[in-house]
Amino acid sequence: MPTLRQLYHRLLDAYGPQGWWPLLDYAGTNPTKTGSITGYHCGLYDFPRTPAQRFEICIGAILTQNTAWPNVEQALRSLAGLHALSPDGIDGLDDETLRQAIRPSGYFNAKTRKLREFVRNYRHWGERVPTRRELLAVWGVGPETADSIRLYAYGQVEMVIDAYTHRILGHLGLVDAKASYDDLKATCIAGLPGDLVTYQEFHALLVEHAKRHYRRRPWIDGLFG
DNA sequence: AACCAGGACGTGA
DNA sequence: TCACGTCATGGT
Repeated sequence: MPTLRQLYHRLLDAYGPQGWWPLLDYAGTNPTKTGSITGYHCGLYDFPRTPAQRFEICIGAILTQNTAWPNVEQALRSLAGLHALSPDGIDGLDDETLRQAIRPSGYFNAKTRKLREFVRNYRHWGERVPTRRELLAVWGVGPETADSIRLYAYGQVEMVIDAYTHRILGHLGLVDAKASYDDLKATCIAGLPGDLVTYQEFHALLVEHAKRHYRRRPWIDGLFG
């Protein structure tokens, strides 16, 4: 059974720096990893560089709830096309327009409300970094979304856990199968260096690894598929 | 053509 | 607490 540190370095060796969070446009920068979007800022950890990028990460974190990223990207591009990838821009859209814009990302009724609720609070926070508690108090923001926003939009050292983390660490025997979100978070914090780069890369690397090898039934597919 | 995706909320044990 | 149903589109 590998340690978390070993797992992290194996993933880093295998896939290289991931440069999360993915943004629609890196105009003026040099993305080194190409994907369905412009690219990832691999090896650069001073993102977001603008308030617009910060807001885009927040919106992406909400839209990607239980949703494949290409779908989210379509919704983000749709919003950008309406000049609505900003608090004022979203407020300027009526519900029906907003709903249609984010339609490709699924759950569009719930997500329309989630975006409205988030924007209101985002305004209220102003320049201040929201606490985890403040984020969790927003309707539609749960543990993973709150931690993603803090880690990637605000550059806070906040461990992010997701379904892939559950699956991979559970499969490796590093956590119990019925471990809670907070259980996993505590385990990961205890087993890894507590710096921003490690936190940002660890989660991104797990997602990359899971996309390649940990679909929902990897061993079933492997044995019987 | 089922099956799944970078969850969160509401409800009833 | 906790297990379970619900929400919805697009890719494979």
